[in-house]
Amino acid sequence: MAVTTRERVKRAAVKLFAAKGFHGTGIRDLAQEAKLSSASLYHYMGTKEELLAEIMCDSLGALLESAKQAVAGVTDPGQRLSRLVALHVTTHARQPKETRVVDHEIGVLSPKARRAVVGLRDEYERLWSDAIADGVSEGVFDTAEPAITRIALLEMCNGVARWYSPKGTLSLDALAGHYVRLAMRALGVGDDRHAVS
Amino acid sequence: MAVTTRERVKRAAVKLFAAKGFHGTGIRDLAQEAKLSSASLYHYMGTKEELLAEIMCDSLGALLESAKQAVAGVTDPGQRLSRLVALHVTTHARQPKETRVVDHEIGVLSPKARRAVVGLRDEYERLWSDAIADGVSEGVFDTAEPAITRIALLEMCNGVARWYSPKGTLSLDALAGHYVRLAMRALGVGDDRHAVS
DNA sequence: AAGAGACTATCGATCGATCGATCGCGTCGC
DNA sequence: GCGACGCGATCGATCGATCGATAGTCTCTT
Repeated sequence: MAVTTRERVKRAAVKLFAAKGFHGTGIRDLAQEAKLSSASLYHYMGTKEELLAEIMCDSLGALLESAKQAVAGVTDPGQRLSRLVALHVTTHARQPKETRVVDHEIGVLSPKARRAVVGLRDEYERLWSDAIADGVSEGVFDTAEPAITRIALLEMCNGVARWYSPKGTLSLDALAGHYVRLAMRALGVGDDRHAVS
Repeated sequence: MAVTTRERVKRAAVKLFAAKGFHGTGIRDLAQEAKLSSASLYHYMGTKEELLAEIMCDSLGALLESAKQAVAGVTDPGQRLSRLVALHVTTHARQPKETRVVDHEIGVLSPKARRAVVGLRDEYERLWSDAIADGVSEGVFDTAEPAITRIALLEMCNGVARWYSPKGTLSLDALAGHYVRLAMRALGVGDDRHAVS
């Protein structure tokens, strides 16, 4: 038994929240998926909403940490944004359920929990903003509306979680590479010198 | 009284489904928003799910018709896709609630209703596919993966519904123009000659 | 003109089902 | 015997949906 019961509960929640939504998932569904009674469930979680908040913070926090590592010490803005795009795409392709829950159920949270999640998301998006702003001021990127371009690119990459299947013909690396190319082009960078290295 | 009661019910549903989700919205919430008792509600709708399906078909059907008109007789693929992007963006900015419901609650529908909605969506996306395929075969567009590029662009444009506010400084036309430019660049088209005319 | 019948719109009351959450009790290992 | 772990039973609340009743309006009949 490599997984703790608590982990089993979280995975069950991620699966069901992603498939049926938070309000569409009952405590009893959760219990069945986690192979527990609905009463035992409460030994491993607070309320249903607290469980949702934990899942969101876990997922977003992990993405944020990975992103910080990916850009740490990288000075070239093009390279920095390329890494952010590649990481974002591969993460969304590998963990579509987690990211769907994060993107989809923020409105369910109480104001307090929402602030925590939104704070993490803002910190993550700041990495994108900085890379884009640096690229613009260095003359590498060309965009009239950096803020809108950032959101557009983020949304573009978010979509991966809604359709990507590992059974397709495209490898994760090829997928990420394609999105990096799309993003760089959108920022006015030519088709050379933006491979992730 | 310019609006029928039935229209009032639909608008209430769009507002609440977009804000709290289908499962997060109760019949009594709906009744209150529509200024009716929950019993009277059922004189203007079938089940709650049928109401959702109607809203989705209405919204998607209108978008599909507008899109068909926008590209009718337009032969240049770049121009065709530009018009599709502009229409998509302005529609999502003008009717964020409707599009949020469509994008967000498809999984709630029964298989039969879902087929109808997905059919409309596929027909709409076909317009994009055709424009992109034509552009590639004519050498106007440059993309290694047309299908992925199409999805990426669609998701990018969908995002508008999640953040655009008419109170911002950007006009609808400027917004649409920016997205058209992003899309054209992503397809390898230079910054000239892709204004919507 | 008067009334019968049909139809529309609206409601309070209520149905059985399910919701999230809790209680008390058993069963282990330490 | 004391926590951690587990479950059946059950709590009050709310869910989606339906019932029968009450007006109001229109049409048809006499």
